[in-house]
Amino acid sequence: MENYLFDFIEQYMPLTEEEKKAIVDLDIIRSFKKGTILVKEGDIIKGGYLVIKGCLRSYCIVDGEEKTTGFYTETVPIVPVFGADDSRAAHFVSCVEDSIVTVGNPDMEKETMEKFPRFEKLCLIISEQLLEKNLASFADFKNSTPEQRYLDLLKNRPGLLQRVPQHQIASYLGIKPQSLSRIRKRVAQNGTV
Amino acid sequence: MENYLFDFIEQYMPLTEEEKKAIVDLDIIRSFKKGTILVKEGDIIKGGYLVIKGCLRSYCIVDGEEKTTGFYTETVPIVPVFGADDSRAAHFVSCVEDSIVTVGNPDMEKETMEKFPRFEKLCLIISEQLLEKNLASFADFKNSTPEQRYLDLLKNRPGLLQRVPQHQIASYLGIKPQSLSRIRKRVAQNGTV
DNA sequence: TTCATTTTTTAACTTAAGTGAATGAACAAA
DNA sequence: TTTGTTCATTCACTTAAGTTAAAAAATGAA
Repeated sequence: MENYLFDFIEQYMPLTEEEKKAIVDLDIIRSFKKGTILVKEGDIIKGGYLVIKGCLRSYCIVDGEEKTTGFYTETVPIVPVFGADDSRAAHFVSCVEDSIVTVGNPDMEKETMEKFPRFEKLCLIISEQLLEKNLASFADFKNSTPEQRYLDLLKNRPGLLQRVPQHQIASYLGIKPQSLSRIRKRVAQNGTV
Repeated sequence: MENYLFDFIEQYMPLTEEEKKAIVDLDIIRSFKKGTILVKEGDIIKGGYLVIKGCLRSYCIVDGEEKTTGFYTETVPIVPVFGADDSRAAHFVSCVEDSIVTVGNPDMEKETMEKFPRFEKLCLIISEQLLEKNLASFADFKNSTPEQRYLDLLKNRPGLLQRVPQHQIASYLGIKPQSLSRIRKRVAQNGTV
């Protein structure tokens, strides 16, 4: 099971056997049932999550409505926010499906960082990469219509629509469920897809 | 002049005199004329910028049109993307006004990191904080109308509208200049502001 | 299976952004 | 000063999303 985690990390830097062993010893892999809420808004952040199997969703609640801010799956493996030492979560995170994830923990992370200083560099690279990706997504979002956003999602994350309720996709795209339904109809008719 | 930089860094961690001296020795403060293009899309990233005085703007060009992705001023002091070792810029960066900025440099940064390992931690904290902020902005953007975005910008970055051409603000808000003009008229009439 | 709940679709209507075109204002260069 | 350019505003028209409401379909639990 830890192999998923090794593969992920080794995209950025090779791991020594000693490091791998240390990671296994951390015992950070957990299973959660569909619907489990991993993080509540305002919680002290416990570290990052990495999805090994399943799907997590981050969202916030505005005027009683859930606004989905992200979906995290095997192919989009990394997660919400690492967070400074005592920062608080801005979003909820819940399981869209039964999921297996690695779960961070601040003490453990600190300890590991001290033992393997290379991991700090690793976190920096990952964080910068996430930032860069997010800036790019934001720019794309600004400069496209809801329909284009839907088509992009279909292209870039095929399968997500099969796994996630449509109204959650809609709020992720920044539109109402009715509009998404309309868009799907339009797209189907025009054979744009 | 370096004091701006010290103040910025010391928001995150206190600096020793030795570190301060090392920073001064780096000699990384530069002035640029309004209109100067600091980064072109596709350039190898040279490191971060920090605005001491003036205003930078990041943008990309889609179908011949400039799409503004960010404004960086004294109050929003930090910048585009640090970038992995050989990553390339996704955006242009230019000076909206005559500006004084600190300019990174990869060799220098690497050297400084080695001499002062604490700086790696600093970069990690900054990067995570930027990521967090950006995730929050993105979520807000998704869940608000163009008019609300305009009002938010007016509230959160007063003065920006006086410093930057309106059509650049418009593309930053993800709308056309005509729409921004309409929104301003609407807002002025309804006394929403 | 049945019933209740959630999710998705459809429709009529309202609202606001996009488009294309024209005008006026501000600004810089010759 | 004149000229050309860029920028902001306005208008008429088109397009699509929001809103409200209702119905249909899918899902899950008793």
